[in-house]
Amino acid sequence: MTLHVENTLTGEREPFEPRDPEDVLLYYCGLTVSDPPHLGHARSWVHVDVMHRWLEYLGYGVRHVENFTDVNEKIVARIGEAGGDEEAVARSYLARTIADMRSLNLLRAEVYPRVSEHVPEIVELIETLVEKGYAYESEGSVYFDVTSFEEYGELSNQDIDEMESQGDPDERSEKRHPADFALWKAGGVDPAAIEEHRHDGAAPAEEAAAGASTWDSPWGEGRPGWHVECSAMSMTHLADHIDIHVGGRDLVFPHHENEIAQSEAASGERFADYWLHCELFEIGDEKMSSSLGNFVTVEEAVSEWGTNVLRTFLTAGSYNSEQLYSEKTIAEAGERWERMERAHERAVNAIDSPDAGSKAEDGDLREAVTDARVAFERAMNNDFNTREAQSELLEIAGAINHHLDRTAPGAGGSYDYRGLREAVETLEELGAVLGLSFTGDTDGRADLAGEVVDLLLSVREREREAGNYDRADELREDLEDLGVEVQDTDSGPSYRLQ
RNA sequence: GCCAAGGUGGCAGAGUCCGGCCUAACGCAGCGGCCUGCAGAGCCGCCCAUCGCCGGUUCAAAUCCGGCCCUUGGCUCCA
Repeated sequence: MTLHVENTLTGEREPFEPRDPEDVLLYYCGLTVSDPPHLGHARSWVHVDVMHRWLEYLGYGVRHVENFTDVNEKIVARIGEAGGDEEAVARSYLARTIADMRSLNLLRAEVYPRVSEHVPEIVELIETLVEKGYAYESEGSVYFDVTSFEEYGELSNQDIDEMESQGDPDERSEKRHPADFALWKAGGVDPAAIEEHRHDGAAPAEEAAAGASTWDSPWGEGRPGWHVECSAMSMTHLADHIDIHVGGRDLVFPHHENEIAQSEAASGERFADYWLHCELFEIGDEKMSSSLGNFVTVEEAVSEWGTNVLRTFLTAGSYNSEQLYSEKTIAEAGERWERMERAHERAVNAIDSPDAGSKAEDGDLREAVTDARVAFERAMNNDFNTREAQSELLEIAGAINHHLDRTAPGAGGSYDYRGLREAVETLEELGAVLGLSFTGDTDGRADLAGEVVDLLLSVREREREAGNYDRADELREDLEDLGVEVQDTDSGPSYRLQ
């Protein structure tokens, strides 16, 4: 069973055949650092991260590059709010973005290139396009001539004559064809262009525009267009021809279409073999997006739900299906995560119990674990079906619980320690593919706080033995208020930190 | 208008590529029972789906083909 992916370019699910298995080249269109990242960004990040992890699970070597757009009118519009010029604003949001990414337990990409550091490469790419006749200069700006590139529209199946024109009205008069797009924009930033993105409290548009960065170029002073950056950075850090290009569904047209045009026109090679697109969050009846302002920031979400719950939630649908965001759907993900986590903890406790070492075997348990791994692999190979993969983790949890309940100690049964160990290891290993961590933040036993909780529990046990249930319940409730969830089990009380 | 993706139980969400182990997964919610001093967690069982509509192909269709209705996204900054 090999990995199959849904390729936007062909519209079909195809077997994944990288050019070099040791060196799978993966580029992800990152975000513009002009706002705090929101859950929608997190959803894409997490799915790309899972793709990366799954490719490694399959034995591929992965080179993962993800850019940041730090030159953009929206950033300029924040001047006065988060910094004195474009560079400072971008730096401050960038720092925040990196921190958010860390909090989501994402594997690090090989490099996170920024536009501001790649202007020479961008200029060079544009020069090549001009030389080859795919681009033309007009009033100090440079535009890509879409009619010169035969395959234009192949990704999104658009016909350039049917399209509405791109760019603002001033720009249109400089262009030969309304669908031509800017590679280089003459001069600085037009105050009018940032007005629509301005927040209250930001510097006045005129003043902000003065803080925009500009660079010298063969066509005079100006700024790079939006689409070229990804071509230039992907080609610089990976290769002219890469394996996988991932991005949000909303970028298919025009951004990815334009990337293909620029890159392939310049290099004469196929730019990317597999185009994968992450679908968006639906909130109420519309998509979640920076521009609509209907988002939850990553920072808020992580602090409210925690990384594991969030990742369980974000992988609760396929990357290429829309997903509903609501308090309820996220709470359900929380229930699923807790079910996995509790089963994991129960199993670990059983393995560590004093009478460990019996030779008992539970065929059902062992079979359930092996079956789950097979099904998990099948699900992931089927275009990264994370929801189905997740359900296999829950199957393991169910098998653990079933086994533990059937073979309660003292009731004549004995645990299948080896089977349990396998269940635990499988849960941890496959969970890691989804970026879930069972061994992180719930174990408070080793430190002083843990010892104090143990002490309180033993006090409560004495009260229970003496029949003082009121006092025992009071202790349990007080602990609960502190976030310590107490559970009485056959083998004594146990607790979890919430 | 043009392009794309969808419409599956109370919710959420797989399955559709390659028709039959789908009388439709996993989870949540609901209902019984077990366990428990109680609670929680857990276990066992149950309830809820003629898979948008109509027609076709087939021994067999949620899955393939045709038509229709509806929703969302893109065509302007957006993961």
